[in-house]
Amino acid sequence: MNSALLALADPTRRAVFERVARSPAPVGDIAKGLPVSRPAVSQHLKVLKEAGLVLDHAEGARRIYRIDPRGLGPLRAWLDQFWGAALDAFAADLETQAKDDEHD
Amino acid sequence: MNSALLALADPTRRAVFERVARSPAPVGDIAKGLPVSRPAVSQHLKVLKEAGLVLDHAEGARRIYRIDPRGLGPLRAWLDQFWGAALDAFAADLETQAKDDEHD
DNA sequence: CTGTTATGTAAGTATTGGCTTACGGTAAGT
DNA sequence: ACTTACCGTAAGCCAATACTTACATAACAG
Repeated sequence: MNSALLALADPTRRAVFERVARSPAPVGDIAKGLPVSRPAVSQHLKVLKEAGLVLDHAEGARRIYRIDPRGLGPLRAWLDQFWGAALDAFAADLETQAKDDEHD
Repeated sequence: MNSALLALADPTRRAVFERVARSPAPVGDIAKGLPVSRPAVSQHLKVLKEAGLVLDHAEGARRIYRIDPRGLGPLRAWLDQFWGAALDAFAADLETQAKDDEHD
């Protein structure tokens, strides 16, 4: 989860992930639509893979990368953990708002 | 959204956020439970604030930080954008699995 | 009014990290 | 076989950044 969050933080790497999420693709095709070199994309894919966000399989000389369905699960769960806290905070805001209104 | 993701990437800063999300607290109290200096926490809080993840208000000489309810919204929305893609990938896995089973 | 508490900011440092070029290795085409 | 295409990795470089100590400011207590 730490690694997933760290992986998605970089804009370029996030662009790589978004591209792969749209549809599986080889490294070269991914690098085509980005303003960085192919090795850079390869390094980003390595990080994404180690974070459990993408999967790869050989297909001839090319390597096809696709999204890893299990990758986003923990991240989403972690986020939802604070969703409740955020709602509580929002409720507290409404409380304060009501109190202030009383003073008018 | 970029800034939010970037802010939550750092482990220490994420710990600060989690602490604040649990319950509002002044800077000193937050720094108490962390292995870094108080100024470091202050800097982390600044980043979190600019990312729209926390709010602060003066309370005497102390500054109380709390979670910003609106902060996690865009992040969650962005994540859900790929939830569908992940499910599609999972369905594709099942397809492949079924095909393989036919060959047995 | 002075000392203490609580915090933000500046300056400086060291580490991390993303990028490029160069290279090596494997698979396909001729 | 030789060449071409596709890819991962190593080395090196430069920018970003997380951390520290030192300093300046505001509020409260005595």
